[in-house]
Amino acid sequence: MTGVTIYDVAKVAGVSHQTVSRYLRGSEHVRPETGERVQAALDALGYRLNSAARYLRSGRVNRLGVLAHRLDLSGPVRLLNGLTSAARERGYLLDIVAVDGNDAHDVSRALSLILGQQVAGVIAVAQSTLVTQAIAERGAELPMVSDVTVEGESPLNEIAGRVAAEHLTDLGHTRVGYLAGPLTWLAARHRQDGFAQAIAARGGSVLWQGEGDWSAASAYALGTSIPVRELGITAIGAGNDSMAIALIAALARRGLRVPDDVSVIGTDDVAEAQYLQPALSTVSVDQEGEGAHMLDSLVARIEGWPGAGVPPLQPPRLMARGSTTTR
Amino acid sequence: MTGVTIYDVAKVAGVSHQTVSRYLRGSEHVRPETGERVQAALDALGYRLNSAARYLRSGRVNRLGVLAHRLDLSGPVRLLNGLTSAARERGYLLDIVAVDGNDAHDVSRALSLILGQQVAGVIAVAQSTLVTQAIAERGAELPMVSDVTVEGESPLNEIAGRVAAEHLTDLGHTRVGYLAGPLTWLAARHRQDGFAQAIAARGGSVLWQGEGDWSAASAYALGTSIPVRELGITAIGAGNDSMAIALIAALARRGLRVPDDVSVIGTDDVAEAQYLQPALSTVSVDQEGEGAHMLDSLVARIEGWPGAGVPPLQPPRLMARGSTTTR
DNA sequence: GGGCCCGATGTTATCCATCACATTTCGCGA
DNA sequence: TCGCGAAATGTGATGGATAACATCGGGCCC
Repeated sequence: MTGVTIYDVAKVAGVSHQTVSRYLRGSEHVRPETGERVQAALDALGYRLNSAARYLRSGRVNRLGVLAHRLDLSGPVRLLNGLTSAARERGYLLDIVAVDGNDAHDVSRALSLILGQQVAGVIAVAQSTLVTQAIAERGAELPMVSDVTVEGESPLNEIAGRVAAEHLTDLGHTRVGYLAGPLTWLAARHRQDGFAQAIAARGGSVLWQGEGDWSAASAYALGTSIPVRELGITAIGAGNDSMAIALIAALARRGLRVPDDVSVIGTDDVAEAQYLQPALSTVSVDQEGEGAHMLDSLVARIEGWPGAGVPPLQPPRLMARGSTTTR
Repeated sequence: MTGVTIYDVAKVAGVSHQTVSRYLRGSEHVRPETGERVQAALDALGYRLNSAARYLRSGRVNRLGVLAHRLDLSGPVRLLNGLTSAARERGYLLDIVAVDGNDAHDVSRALSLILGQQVAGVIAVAQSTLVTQAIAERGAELPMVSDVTVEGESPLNEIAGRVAAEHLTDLGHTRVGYLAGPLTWLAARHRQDGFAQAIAARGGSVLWQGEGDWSAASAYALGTSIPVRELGITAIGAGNDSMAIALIAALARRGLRVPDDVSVIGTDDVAEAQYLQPALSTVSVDQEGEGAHMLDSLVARIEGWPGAGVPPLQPPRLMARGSTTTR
């Protein structure tokens, strides 16, 4: 509360407050030399816009609400990172609220908290179905986005699953396993579905499936009990890189070498993947880009422009490294 | 803009708008049965508080600005994660703005953006000195925090560096190297200083020092040229785990085995550290706790309570694993 | 030179919740 | 039953910006 208002500025500049307001909004109807005087007064007084007052009258805001779940995971974090950069470029601020995506009541409260804050739209970083549902239910109140589906194509994550699977079949693996993320997450389901479909389409079979919680710890626990030898499994896919890393550790603990005995492929392509031992084969998913895309499409909806101008998403790409090899 | 105001609610409940306002603020001076009628009207109309109007009149906000830099790194992200959880508990929202911490002008603009948004305080997640400086310069305008220093003690990160160093000397290493993060970051400098001081205090010497940018890629590049054999270095510390991981890979590439030829210890204790091969020895740093602590102390300052009630920070703890061994 | 028109600028009302103060209601003792 | 003080409730003004409308001043045309 510096307390400097447009009236103070107006007095110093020798104009009316309305002229100051017009200048601030970049209106055409201000003579250049008048603008200069206003700007000088603005600087001299250290004026700062009171966006609350602006909103109260005009209903315009440059704030977007974000429901964030599990910011301890690389996926949501990378998405968020993409969101913040894109938001900055478009002149928006993000209002972040942490939610427990497994608690419908908490999601609803968080949403209320955001909606009481005058935001122009809402984005869900936590793409668990609970959050998606909550958004869908109250989506009428404000523009909201919760997932990206490239027009007419499969979801990005489905493609990522497929790319991983095809890499394995290309290497000759037909008896495979898959360690998915929590299936309450859209991303986990899509990746799993894409993987399973591609394996089936190429005549292989997914002989084992597990459901982790994205964490390395969960993958390690599950990894110790995968019936690799019993079922003759030669390759395993994982829903994200953290799980792939711990999976490899769990297999190693059991005397199963990667990739000699079992190939393992992750998903995400975290920055460290190529420096691991063995270097982790994985599918890079452009989550920063996805975040930028979500933000752009939301802003497009808010500001009423077509929305086709958003940059194309980088498709999932195979990063073949040391943790996978021919059968 | 649902458009429901307290006047609408008041009409339905058969009271004055002021009574509704009092009820919303939890005032004592409302009879229970009146309160019920108001609540019923609130629900019936789907009223939502207009925080802009509230701010305009009362000057109160429950929003905090956050300057976020490098959200692609685990450190800042974990801090942010701690901030969001703590903020939620205290009833605050975080207004996040991405900044380029290497560009003073950009930091200043971001700060202006935040300050134009009616926030109760500002937190810098990007602890590069540029950001710290910008905050210090304009800190008079609003409560701001940019770093945590435990009263009367060394900074947490200095302790972390010391813990890593002492682990190495305990194992008999006296000729060591250190790969620091970018020294424009307080955290990087503290960790490096703590490490160097502890090594010196125990009669060892830091024969090589490098400065990475926190990224695995930078560490790999530097790792290929460390004169390990020439200088007789037997152990190397790294400013964070990402760099430690890539450092191990770079050494392996040169035929130097970890830990047999060289011990390597990281800092942070990322979730995957224990599942790597070799499992990464590191120093766990409670960055979530640090975030919670920063938020608490800021909120304490804002709300005017003593601030001593904040939970104690978990001190850095040695996680001795497979990447370090006796000389 | 007069009238018209348009761009630049000024004036007043308004957005919605809170503050400060005014008024009514209630409970209880005399 | 009345009066009093405290609690409950109501009334009007206010915060800082924008919207809508009014006015002023020139340039241009005839």
